[in-house]
Amino acid sequence: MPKASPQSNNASPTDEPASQNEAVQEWELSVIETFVHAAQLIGVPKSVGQIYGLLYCRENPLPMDHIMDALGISKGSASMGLKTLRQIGAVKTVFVIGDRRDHYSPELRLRKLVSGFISDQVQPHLDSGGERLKHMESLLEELPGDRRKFAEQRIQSLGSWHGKMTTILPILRKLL
Amino acid sequence: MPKASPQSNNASPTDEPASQNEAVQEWELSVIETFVHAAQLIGVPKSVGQIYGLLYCRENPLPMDHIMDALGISKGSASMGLKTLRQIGAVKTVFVIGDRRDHYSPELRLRKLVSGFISDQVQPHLDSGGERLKHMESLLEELPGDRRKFAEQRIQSLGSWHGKMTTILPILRKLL
DNA sequence: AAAAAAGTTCAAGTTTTCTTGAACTTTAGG
DNA sequence: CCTAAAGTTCAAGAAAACTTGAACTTTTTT
Repeated sequence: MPKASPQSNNASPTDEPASQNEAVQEWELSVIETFVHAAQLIGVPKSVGQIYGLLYCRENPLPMDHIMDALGISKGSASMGLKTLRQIGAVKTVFVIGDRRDHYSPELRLRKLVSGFISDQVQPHLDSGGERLKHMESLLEELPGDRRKFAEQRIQSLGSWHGKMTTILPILRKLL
Repeated sequence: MPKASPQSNNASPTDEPASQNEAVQEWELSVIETFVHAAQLIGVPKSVGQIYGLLYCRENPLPMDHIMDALGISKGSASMGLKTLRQIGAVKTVFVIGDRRDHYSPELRLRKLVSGFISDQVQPHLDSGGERLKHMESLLEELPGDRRKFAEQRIQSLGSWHGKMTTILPILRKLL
């Protein structure tokens, strides 16, 4: 049992509170838990949800070592989690004078979060789907006439789904 | 190597085509692959995507054993995959006269698919999130005054996200 | 009723994904 | 420059998720 996990401990104020004394409060635990659930829903690692959740609860930007200590996660996890969060635009780096460490603050605008997630995780799938559609159409040429009509219908229907998703995403980005 | 998987074989027409001779054609492979990707995006098992993809390509409802043979998956996987698909309303059971087996046909309307997925996989998360929000509000009472104001702000913001998602989902269900 | 077909369930095995820790790179100060 | 702090990377280990296969339940046929 190397370190108490914020998910499982009871947040008593004197629980070996990590190097910088960044004990996690009970309401924060609850927020973090919420983001861990959300992370699982959208298919990103738990640690990413934890990190974002922690930052969301803090008024000031935190450096990576505070995050590691508060959540009891490794340097590697923290680094990769922050990388993911930066990639989707869910955190930004803040420079603090007189401190070499990068500090991180969360993006608080839902629209930005959704937008970043869509560009990074959804759009690529839609694009590769478009490629596959073209490929399918080329394969249709070689089909016997009777089965071909049916296959054409289905692939056309797939195409219309693709189109709908393509129009919906930009709307979603603005709607939130 | 028990059976050739539709994902990895080259679909040559005489590849040990399964008991009922339900060889999977090349365009079908491509469609199935598309649904497997989609499945991964929305966080359901690969086999679920495979099964739906196969049904999507066939004009007539298929019984479970055809599905197993065509995809080279086990009875257990097929049964559980179909269960999931029924649950989200992505397939329906069709009774064929003179055949004891259940046959399955795919739901083809995007709106129904999205709607079923949302009710089954997203709504529960939103609901439990609502619960956690209430819990957080109760925890706030016990906070020292200075930190409390900030915590209240954040939790209120979380609440507004929750509200936005709650209003967006029904819109999405209709928009597609 | 017995037997067989269809379908479900679940423990065990497999595969995939996430986390860790140590080595490595980079940057800042002395 | 040299040293140390900060951060990244990645191979190996741990954990989670999926699949399998066999036992079990239900339903139908003889």
